[in-house]
Amino acid sequence: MELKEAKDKFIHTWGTLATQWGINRTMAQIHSLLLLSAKSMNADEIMSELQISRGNVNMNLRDLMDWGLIYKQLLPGERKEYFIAEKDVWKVAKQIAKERRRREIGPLIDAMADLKEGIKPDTAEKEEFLKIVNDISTVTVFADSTLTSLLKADENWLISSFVKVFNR
Amino acid sequence: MELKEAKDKFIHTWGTLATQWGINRTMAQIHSLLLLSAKSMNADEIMSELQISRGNVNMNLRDLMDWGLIYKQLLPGERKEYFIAEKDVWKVAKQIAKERRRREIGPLIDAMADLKEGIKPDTAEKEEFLKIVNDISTVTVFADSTLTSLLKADENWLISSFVKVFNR
DNA sequence: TTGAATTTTCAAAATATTTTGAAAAAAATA
DNA sequence: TATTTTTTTCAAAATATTTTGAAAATTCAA
Repeated sequence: MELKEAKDKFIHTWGTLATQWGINRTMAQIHSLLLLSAKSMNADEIMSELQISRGNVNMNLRDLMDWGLIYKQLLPGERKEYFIAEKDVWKVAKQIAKERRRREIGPLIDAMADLKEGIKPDTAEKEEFLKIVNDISTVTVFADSTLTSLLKADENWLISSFVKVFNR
Repeated sequence: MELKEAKDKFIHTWGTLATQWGINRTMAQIHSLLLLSAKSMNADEIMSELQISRGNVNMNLRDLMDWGLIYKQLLPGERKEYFIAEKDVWKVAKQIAKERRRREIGPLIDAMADLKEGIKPDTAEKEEFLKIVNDISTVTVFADSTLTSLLKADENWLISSFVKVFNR
C-alpha cells in the first residue's frame, strides 16, 4: 500500500523535523495525522494510530488547540470529542509563525528593555554594554515588525500568486 | 556592582531564552559572555566564569564557530587559543537566521520533494495527499525565498535606517 | 440524583539530552 | 627526540524532557 507508506513517511518526517527545531515530536505527529485525515478523529483513534498513551494524546491535543492548528468538533449523537486540523496550509504557516514570534521574539524584546531601564550610561564600560543591548533590541524589533507585516499582508495578493506560479 | 549584575542577567536571560527555542543553554551563555567581553577569552577563563567543564566549553566553542558567531584568535606569545565574538549584531542576526534556515527549512523542502516524487496522483485519495504536500512545499519555498531576499538585502539601506530611527 | 462514558491530571517511569572529567591526541617547545 | 601544554574525544553521570497509565474530575444521559 503505497499511499499509507507515504503518509507514514510524512508523519514520521514531520515529527523528526519538529524535534530538531524545538517542537515536541508527538505534537507534530498528531498534527500531521490530522492534517492528512479527511475525517476528524477522536482520542482513541489517535492513540491506536500512533501507539501512544491517552494522557499524551490529550496533552498534545490541547497544545495543538493553543497553537490554533486544530479544532474541536462536536459530532451530533457522539459523546467523544473529535478533532480536525486546519487544512489551509497558509493559515497553518501563519499560526506557526505567530506562535513562534510570540514565544521567541517577544520575551527577547522584553528582556532587552528591562536591561536598558536598569543601567545608566555613566561609564565607558556601561556604554559598551548598552550598545550591545540596544543593537539587539533594534534588530529584534526589526525582525518582529518585518514578521508582523508579512503576517498581516493579505494572503490573496502575497501568496496566491506564489501558489499559482509554483504549483504548476 | 551594577554592571556585573546586568551582564549576569544578560547571560542568564540569553541562555534561558535559547533553551526555549531549541538552542543549547551553554552555547548561548558562552556566546553572550564573549559578546559582552571586550577582550577575547580562552577556555580556562570561560570555564571559571561560567563554572562549566572543559569538555563542555570545547564542544560549544566549536559549535559557535560552526554557526559563525565567534572566531578563533591566535595571540602572539600565547599557547592557548582565544575566542572573540562577532560584535556586529546585524551580522549575528544574519548568521543565526541563515543557520536556522539551513536547519529548519532546507530539510522540509527536501522531504516534501521526496514525497512528491514517490506518489503518482492516480486516485482521489492520493491527489488529496499530494495537495497537502504541494501546499506545504509552496509555503516553505515561499518562506525560504523571502528569508533569502531579506538576508541578501544590503544591510546598509535595509537596517541602518532602522537603527537610526530606533536607536535615538 | 446516579452511574457510565469521557476527559484531565500528575507522579513515576522511560527516554533523550547535556555535562563531566579523565584519557587520548595533537601541538608547541626545548 | 622527549617533555610539557593544550585541545579533543567520548563513555558514564547528571539533568531535563517526554510519556505513561491509573486515579480524579468532569460530562452527559436516563
